[in-house]
Amino acid sequence: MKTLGRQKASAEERNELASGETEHPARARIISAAEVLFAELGFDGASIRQIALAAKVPLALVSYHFGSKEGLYRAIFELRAPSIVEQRKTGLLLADAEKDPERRLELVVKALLIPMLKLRREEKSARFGALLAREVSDPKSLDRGIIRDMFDPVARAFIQAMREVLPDRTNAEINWAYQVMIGAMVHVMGDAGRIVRLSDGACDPEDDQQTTVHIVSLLLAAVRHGSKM
Amino acid sequence: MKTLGRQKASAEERNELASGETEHPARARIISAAEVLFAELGFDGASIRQIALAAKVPLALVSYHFGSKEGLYRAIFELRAPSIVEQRKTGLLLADAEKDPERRLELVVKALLIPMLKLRREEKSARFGALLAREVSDPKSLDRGIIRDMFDPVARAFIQAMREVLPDRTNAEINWAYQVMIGAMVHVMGDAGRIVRLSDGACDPEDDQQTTVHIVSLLLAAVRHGSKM
DNA sequence: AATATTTTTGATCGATCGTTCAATCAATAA
DNA sequence: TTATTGATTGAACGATCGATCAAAAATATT
Repeated sequence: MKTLGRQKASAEERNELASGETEHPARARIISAAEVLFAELGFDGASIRQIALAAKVPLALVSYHFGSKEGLYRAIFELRAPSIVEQRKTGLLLADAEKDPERRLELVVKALLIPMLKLRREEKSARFGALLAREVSDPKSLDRGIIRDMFDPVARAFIQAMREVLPDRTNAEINWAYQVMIGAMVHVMGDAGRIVRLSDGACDPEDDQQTTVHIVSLLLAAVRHGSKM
Repeated sequence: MKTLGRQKASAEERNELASGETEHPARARIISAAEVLFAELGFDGASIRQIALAAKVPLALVSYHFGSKEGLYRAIFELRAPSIVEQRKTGLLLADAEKDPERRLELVVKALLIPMLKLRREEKSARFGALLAREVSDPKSLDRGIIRDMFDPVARAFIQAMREVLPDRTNAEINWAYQVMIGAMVHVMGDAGRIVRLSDGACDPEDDQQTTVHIVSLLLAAVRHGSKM
């Protein structure tokens, strides 16, 4: 990192705030606008000028607060990711308390999927799902390391949990099952209209209720009955 | 389309060639270089200058042959997609000939997945899978319409085939099952290292043999046992 | 051989990119 | 009040972008 902007210092000084909600309005507006534009146009496709325009702040203010374009990009994930990770960990704990192996597997799968699938429902971070989907499926994300740093730990926890619930599966089977779940989930989160188009409206990713029911059911069946015969 | 370049005319005149293999070397080198760079950096991330440099042709030659950056992008899909679509259609025909419903469903699933999963094995179009994965998960692809024009027809054929093999499923169930398959497949095709990293080497997407076995098994289980209880 | 056509080349266009800087405004501390 | 710090603003930097042009080279046609 060559330029840190004001992100680190201001983060230390704003720690009196509960969850960064009432933080500096300009900063928040920039992040909010960037979240939408990065999700729709990608990291390279969205320009700082577009973001500044959408946030109604002068161009230079973006570099001032976040140091660089990648600093802004990273700040979005640092704002949104902890909530997702925390919900997943909580879900894993709830699954641990369940003794029946069938129900326990179901709770593990739901703990992985639901915190993400319900993102579309939340007004303020509706596009973070699409942004995260982009980052997961972007080869350049390996350099940035955002996914690795923020999501790999909880991912390994899920894989370990699956190993415990399905002790007769090989390492490869467990991991492939996990990746199938991630792939299906990311596909749904990042979709921008092809699903509803191809299904003639039968599938609507905006309908979290229906989407969650179907996806969980399908992926639970995959994990339960796949790979082992 | 404002600029057509030379793509349309040359395509009409080169129709004496079997499959565009021995076509103009410069044109082919540009497409080949563009395929790699678009896959790694995305449409906006890769520049025409990078592509021309990698193809060892002058910058202006790219615009001459393909008219525009998007023209070049589209030319890649027009070169690679027909082969995939044809293989899928053939696989569907083979499935149609199978009378046992269990085996038939398996053939349908394999017809969808294998033509794509084996892409990594083919030297010349090894990165097309990653490029296609990018296009599928890019919201801007709706404007380009490449997926819609080239892949939607065969996609609908698959959905119809699944409807026939699973007559007791609702429209939504069939379509969600299809999207789960697409999502998992695209995730594997576009992965650039996270799968092997998270699994500590237990999963290797480069190993088509093992990858296909696991993915087909998992997704077949999802389609067979998912959604209906 | 002479002509016409297609392909290649180097140079350059205007536009936009991310970033930087000095000046100004706002808020707080002295 | 004055001094100090942080936040904001407008302007500009060099670099790179996609696209275009006229001239040269290569190829095809007559």
